[in-house]
Amino acid sequence: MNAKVEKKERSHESILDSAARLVRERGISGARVADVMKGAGLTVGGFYAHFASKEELVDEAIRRTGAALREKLFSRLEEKPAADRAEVVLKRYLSAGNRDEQSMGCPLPAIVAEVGTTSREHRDVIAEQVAAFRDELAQHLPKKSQARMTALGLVALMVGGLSLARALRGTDLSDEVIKACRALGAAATRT
Amino acid sequence: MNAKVEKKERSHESILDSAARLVRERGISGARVADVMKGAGLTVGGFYAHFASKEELVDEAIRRTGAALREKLFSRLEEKPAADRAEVVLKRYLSAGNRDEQSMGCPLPAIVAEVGTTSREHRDVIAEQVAAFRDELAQHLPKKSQARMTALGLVALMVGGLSLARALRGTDLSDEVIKACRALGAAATRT
DNA sequence: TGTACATCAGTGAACGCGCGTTCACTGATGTAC
DNA sequence: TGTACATCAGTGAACGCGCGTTCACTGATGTAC
Repeated sequence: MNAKVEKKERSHESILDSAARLVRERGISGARVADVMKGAGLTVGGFYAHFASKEELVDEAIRRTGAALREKLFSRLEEKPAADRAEVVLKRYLSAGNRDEQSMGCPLPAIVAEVGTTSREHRDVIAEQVAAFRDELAQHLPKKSQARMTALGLVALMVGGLSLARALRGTDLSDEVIKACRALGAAATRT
Repeated sequence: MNAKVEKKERSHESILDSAARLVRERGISGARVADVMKGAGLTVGGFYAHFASKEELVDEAIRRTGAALREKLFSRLEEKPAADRAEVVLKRYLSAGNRDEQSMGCPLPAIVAEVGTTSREHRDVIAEQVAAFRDELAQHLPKKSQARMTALGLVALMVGGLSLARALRGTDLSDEVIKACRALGAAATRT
């Protein structure tokens, strides 16, 4: 059974990768099962041999995406002075790249609205991801009693800034939003 | 023709009111034409006598909602000391009420994601609304060259905070997000 | 004033399309003996 | 080693449902004379 099992595992990974890409590009409802399978080089009918439902797929894809993104955002920080690290993360997140390469960037802007309105199922995965982001960021803020609170505010600022920058892509306001959020956030990392 | 015309105008208003409510509650794609008409006490078939398309309806509904919301957010500010006014707006926006009474609150969290991904048509209306919000808020910040930039950052913070608070409604994190964004924003209104 | 006709807001069913999910089937891989 | 059978990942068509939009029709309101 070995070759068969390995092949299935490879398919499973491809489906998750494809889903992670599409959820970020088009949101939850925009990531159609048929398109996800097509992106994985498969056809729609095989999907339910891998996941019990679209909901399960999306939860798993969000978890993976979040972890991978944090790894990138917080990488090589030891090269920077400790006092600058939070700001470095902020600038990495609030960047034209994260705005434009939507399929490689943060999934939160694409999904929080849906979770706030119609897809309540995914709430707890979002909570996990936000909390993990906050905690990792808090470690790079001045050690104070409210470091985690400041970090949570920064997460909201980043998600809000990126959401607006993406919605306004192509207008002057889009770049201005990124700049404004960087400035506002940078001040908060130092107090 | 008077009674007839008046009746039609009343229906038109009802449809817009209903749409404004539903778009905020369920987002653009969640605000079904049939439901909008039902909310206005009418049936779906009559819709196209009032609007050329769902897109036109949504644009118009967003415009109205934004204007009405700003009026509420910036009302009676003359009762407060000038230095506190921006913070008052921040607290009015980042509140449990605006989070929970979604159908009466700010539409941006419910729609920016869709506009960033699948409903690009509405981009310019969003830009209008964001710019208007920024400009009105900037008037209540310390007069400095970057007052408008700070105001834009605060708008992103508010939208991000409300988006997350709504997505996480029912978890402890939801209240914490509101608190954290208020604190982060308040600091920025004074510098 | 009354009567015949015109208008048009609103109805309700239908159309075409796209979605998540199901299912009978295929064919390559693995197992039993 | 070879042969007959079992398994199961993946296919492709179909199902049921919901959506935006269209359209023939209704009936209350308005106009002409």
